[in-house]
Amino acid sequence: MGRAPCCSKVGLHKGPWSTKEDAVLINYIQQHGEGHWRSLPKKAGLLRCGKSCRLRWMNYLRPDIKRGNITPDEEDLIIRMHSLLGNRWSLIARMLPGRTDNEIKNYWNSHLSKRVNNKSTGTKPKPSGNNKPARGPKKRNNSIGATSEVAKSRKKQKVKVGMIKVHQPKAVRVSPYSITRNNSSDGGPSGLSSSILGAKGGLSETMNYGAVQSVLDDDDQIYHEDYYCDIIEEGDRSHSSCNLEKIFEEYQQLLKGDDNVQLDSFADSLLI
DNA sequence: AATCAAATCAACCGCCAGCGA
DNA sequence: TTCGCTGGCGGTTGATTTGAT
Repeated sequence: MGRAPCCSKVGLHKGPWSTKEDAVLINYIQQHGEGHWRSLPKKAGLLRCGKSCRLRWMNYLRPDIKRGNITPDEEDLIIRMHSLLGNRWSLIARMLPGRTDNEIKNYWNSHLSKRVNNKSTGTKPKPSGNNKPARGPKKRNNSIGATSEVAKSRKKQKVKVGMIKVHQPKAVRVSPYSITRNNSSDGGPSGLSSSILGAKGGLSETMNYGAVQSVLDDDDQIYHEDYYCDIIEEGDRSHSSCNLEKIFEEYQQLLKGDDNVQLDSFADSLLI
């Protein structure tokens, strides 16, 4: 028996979201909270797959999404976290409030993977990303299916280059939130919505993400307490009581140093 | 000005773990 | 214990923009 599709795709819109659809989705979530993605499109009157709605909300419409260029600090954190965790974008994204896993993944693939690869091979990195003036926000044509023939023909000629695949062990799912799915009374099963919807959060304030709390230390270093629980539980259940402070201290020290060997061994200790 | 390659990033796809029945 | 549903995740695609020629 094949896997059931996430939703019936017949008659559903695909492709870029229109502003109208965005407005409908935002309006619905503001009223009812996140969650129940499968039934959401029907209830909200959207001709979209639930998954698509979730993705649009998570990656674009959430009020706490931080727009704009990745800062050098964020970039550094991404690189370090990637060296620790590999392609576990959702974990890395949790270290960067306002950034989405998709955004970080894209940024890694388009900027950092090449740069890191060039570093490791000794190739001189091409100027990119923050070395160049940022392209302004791209205006996407929101008309569904607006594919020019020119673009199509270009696509055929396009040869993928420079997409370095990073092979990491398949990410093991972690449970960032100790929640149950029927915990929807305050805004959805993820337990995120009320706090996220209310979050005006910049880095300077404490942001509550349900069970995950992001706080800043004196160095403006962001960390999530629950994140460490995840890693520890995943890597070594004997630590599941979350000796957080000790682990975090150790981690902070490692972050402040540039000793990749140390980082690697630290990563091993977490992941094995 | 036209064309092409490269870069960017929103969106899709399929897999999988967790949960409840 | 099993099974189906659901949400979440990482990989990938493809439309669009930008910069070089």
